[in-house]
Amino acid sequence: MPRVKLFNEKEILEKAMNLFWKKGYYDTSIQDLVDDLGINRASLYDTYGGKRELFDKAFSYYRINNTEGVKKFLATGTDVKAGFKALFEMAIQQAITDKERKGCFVVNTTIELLPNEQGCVDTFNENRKVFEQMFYDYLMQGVKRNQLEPSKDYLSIATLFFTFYNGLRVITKTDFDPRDFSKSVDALLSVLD
Amino acid sequence: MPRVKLFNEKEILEKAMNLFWKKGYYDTSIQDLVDDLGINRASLYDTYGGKRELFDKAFSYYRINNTEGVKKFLATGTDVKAGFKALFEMAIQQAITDKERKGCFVVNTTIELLPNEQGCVDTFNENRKVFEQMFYDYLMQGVKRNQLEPSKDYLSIATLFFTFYNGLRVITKTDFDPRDFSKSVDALLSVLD
DNA sequence: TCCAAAATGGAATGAATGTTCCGATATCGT
DNA sequence: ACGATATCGGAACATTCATTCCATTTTGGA
Repeated sequence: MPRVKLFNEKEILEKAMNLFWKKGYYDTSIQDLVDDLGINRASLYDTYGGKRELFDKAFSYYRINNTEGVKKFLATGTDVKAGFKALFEMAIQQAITDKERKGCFVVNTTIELLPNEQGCVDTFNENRKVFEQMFYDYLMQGVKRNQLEPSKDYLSIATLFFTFYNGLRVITKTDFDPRDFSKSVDALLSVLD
Repeated sequence: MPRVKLFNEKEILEKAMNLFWKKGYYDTSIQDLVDDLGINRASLYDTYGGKRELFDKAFSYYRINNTEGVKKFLATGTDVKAGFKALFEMAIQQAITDKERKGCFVVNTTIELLPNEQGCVDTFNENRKVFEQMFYDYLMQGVKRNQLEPSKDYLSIATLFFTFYNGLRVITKTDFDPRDFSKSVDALLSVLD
């Protein structure tokens, strides 16, 4: 049997994810990756295929974690409105905590690769669908529990929340006052009253 | 006296704007620009300075037009709620009309250049400030005209609307059903009721 | 008409890009 | 202990990148 890999494949993938997340696809060079990941050029190509393949793997890895994270987050709360409040506050808090202000990898990639790379448009459509469905399901739980009045158009509210969420991820890359956005979240959540 | 320029400087700047807008900064090469603008390499450097300088000029040009466009748009309407409805609908309609799905140049650039190019963060902050102020002024007009109730936190609503606007500009780069977003706009505007 | 000056076309530059290749090294099962 | 084999380090590759340079062309005023 041959020599064993000297690095943890998933650990390095996570590093690659963070670098692509921070710098984007085009502005990240193989040299940047070699320097940052601490593995050899050849190992990178042997293990992950190439720049684009590595990016795709890193992006998938992010999407899975991100989706699961939000899903679990919504599953914990009991009050639906408080749940959304917490979700949006988390996004704000994340932006402050992350010194690199990377934002959301999905949003970043949507902007960077579309419209020129139509090959990945399906991924983004699916991502949106999954999130809107999560939001909708969560809202309907609120209706079932009599926390929300049943007569509203919750599909549209799910779309609204997801759109707002995306906007948050853009603006929190700039300098911003978290209190302003906390209050705008409150204003948004008043659609549930 | 020397030979006169054979091209219209502003006309070419507009072409450069559209290319950078579509492809972003990093993925647009000087070669792409030379091919697309139809002018000589040397003329490009003589007239605009270089890639980054040309980008900055193109970006400024966009920002001026964009800001003025929205300002004029809001100035035309009489009913405030209808004005915002029309503004958001315009963004949706623009996304459908634009076969290239370029989105918003400011949003695209925010995502692409931050956080790595902190030198331009001031521009984005100012852009947000200008837009939120426009939205706020417009909302206050509605209060003055008794179209909106005076007790709401309209600063936060201005932030909310701008955030949603940014989100729209992200999501409309993917495939989307305009009717879904029209309805989500309606849901959003219910915060004014 | 002729000259100074700006614009032009295209070659040239050097650095950076993604990718491949190869000799050396290290490891596991026998 | 040994050999098969995957990893590793680093050179090598062709291509593309932004930028510069220069000889040529074109122009307006003297």
